[in-house]
Amino acid sequence: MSQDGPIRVILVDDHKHIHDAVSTLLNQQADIQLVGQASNGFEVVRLCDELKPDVILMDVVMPGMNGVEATRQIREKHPHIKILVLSSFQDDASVHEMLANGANGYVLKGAIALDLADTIRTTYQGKSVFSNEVAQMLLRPNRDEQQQTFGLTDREQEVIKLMADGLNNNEIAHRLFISRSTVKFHIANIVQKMGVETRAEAIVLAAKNGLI
Amino acid sequence: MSQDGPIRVILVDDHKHIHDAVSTLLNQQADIQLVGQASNGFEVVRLCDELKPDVILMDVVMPGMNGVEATRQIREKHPHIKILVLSSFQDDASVHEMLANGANGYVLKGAIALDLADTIRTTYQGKSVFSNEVAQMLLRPNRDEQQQTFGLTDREQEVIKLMADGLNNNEIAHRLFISRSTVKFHIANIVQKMGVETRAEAIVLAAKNGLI
DNA sequence: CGCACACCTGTCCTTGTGGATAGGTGTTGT
DNA sequence: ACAACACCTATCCACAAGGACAGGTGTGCG
Repeated sequence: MSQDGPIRVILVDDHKHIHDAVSTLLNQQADIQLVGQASNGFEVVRLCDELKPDVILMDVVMPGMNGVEATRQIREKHPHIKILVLSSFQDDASVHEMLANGANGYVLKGAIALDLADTIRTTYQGKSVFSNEVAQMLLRPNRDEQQQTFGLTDREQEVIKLMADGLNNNEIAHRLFISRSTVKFHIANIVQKMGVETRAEAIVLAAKNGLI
Repeated sequence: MSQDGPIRVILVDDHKHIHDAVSTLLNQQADIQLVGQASNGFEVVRLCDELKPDVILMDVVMPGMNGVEATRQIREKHPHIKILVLSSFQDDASVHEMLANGANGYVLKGAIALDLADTIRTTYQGKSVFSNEVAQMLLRPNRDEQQQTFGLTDREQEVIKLMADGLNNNEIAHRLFISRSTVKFHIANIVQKMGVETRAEAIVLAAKNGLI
């Protein structure tokens, strides 16, 4: 892992200005060498066999084979190559998909100007680097979904929690000091507001959305 | 975010040899300055007010105030200070706890020798850095819990999934080409195996454990 | 005041569920 | 061959839930 020669890097991106910017940045670094460039997944997979890079800077969205599939194939054939994702924007789906397929880091292009070289070195050393926005996303999986209340009123939320505890209508009624009729009324509203057909579905939806 | 002066760093650790090692490493770096050292949480909280560091290298396990509480307090009073956790070992609980309290990165001490300077620079630039072991842990949250099947047989798992879709016993029976009686039999077994009282509770438990 | 809305209650009737009980068939491993 | 286990089926009955009405009360707002 210690550097004998320079860190060999391949850049994969289908935008010329990214190539120019990265070249300029990395050419100033003695310990990092940009050994190849590709503009889609097919090219980089082929280049890996040929150039044996240490680190790949990979875009996600590209014509032909995209970054996800390219990452998967490279990870399979060359497990030692570090793959650092350069994404144009915060794309929830691609973050998880790229990392699940073996990417070692995920930084937003907006941040690369600052110091891409350090990021490459850190990744090369076996650490994972994420732009803070990306790290936040990883640390709070589905924080948005947890806020889903489906427009349920306070009382309705109390009722669905008791439903989830397995109480039947009578038990809920006693617990809340209301009549069985009222409980049924609330449940009917809950089911309707949640857009489901039965109380069972409402419970599952609520559970999946952290409402319970 | 661009460096006018050097990156000002405080080290917090209760082991002298870590202090020595970090000092040695960082003294070689022109752009990083070790401006203070502390050996517990109380000291670093006080030092932060006084020294206004850019980055804190924080141990987790310390006498007196531990790293978690120190991180929380510093994050609250000085939101701009980056906190990089240096952990002696992979401690599942502390990873999540430290990050939840605002740590910006989490690296294992075994890896710092390689290049702590790059890690500090990368963190300073607003990215999150994690040792790969730690990143793996973040990417697979509660893999164990998802394996919870409560000893349900294949058929029982099919049944509970249909229950969760809101199907009643008759519909489940039709869907699985079995009788209503059999469905009731399976549900009774499911409820019993899951250690709950009602089908509603079984559904919630299943939903919470990713069984559905 | 009048409206909206959360909240509460009742009745009637059909259908579904819970629980107990008592079996049968087919596969797998000792 | 026998046991263990998954899987399937049936019957009986009390009770719960669902759906459709048709209301009443209290609070906040324009």
